[in-house]
Amino acid sequence: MENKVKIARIQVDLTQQQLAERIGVTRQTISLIEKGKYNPTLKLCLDICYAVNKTLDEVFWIERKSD
Amino acid sequence: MENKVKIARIQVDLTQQQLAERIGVTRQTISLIEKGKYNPTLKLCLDICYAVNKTLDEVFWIERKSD
DNA sequence: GAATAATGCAATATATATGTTACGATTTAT
DNA sequence: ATAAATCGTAACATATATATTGCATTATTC
Repeated sequence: MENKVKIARIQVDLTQQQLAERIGVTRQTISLIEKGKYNPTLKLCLDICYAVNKTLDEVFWIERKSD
Repeated sequence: MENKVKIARIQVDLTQQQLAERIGVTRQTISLIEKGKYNPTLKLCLDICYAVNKTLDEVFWIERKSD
């Protein structure tokens, strides 16, 4: 589950801890999402987007593989 | 958790059952997502987008309420 | 290079997304 | 009007997202 959370987070100059606090989630959750080891819920994706000033497509969109 | 799944699904002429089968999920899950009663995972959101030929922003983006 | 901050990660616990089954309601076709 | 298809929803079971705690590793700063 690759994504651009880490890039976006660094662009707005936030640590995992700071981002987690703003969203109301733990640092571990942010860490695992950035490492692609979690499949986050839509609400959490939206909260992340709001915090980094980007849209879902910009942070989480993945082109369909086959066809 | 409002979204445009129902509109997008009807645009590509699929029933809840057909969409569910293509995605590999149950009809109930699609129903509850359309009614805004579920907070789907990112992977499921992506699978829905692929099935209806739209992007995350087109189907699931919600403007942040209070900036 | 030592101190501190930031991050990765593992084990266990809890909350919740999703599955299963079933039935009633609504829509569509005959 | 009846039959069939589609959809809404409830109860319970299961899978998994997230929390909690703790410690190890890497980066930063002095």
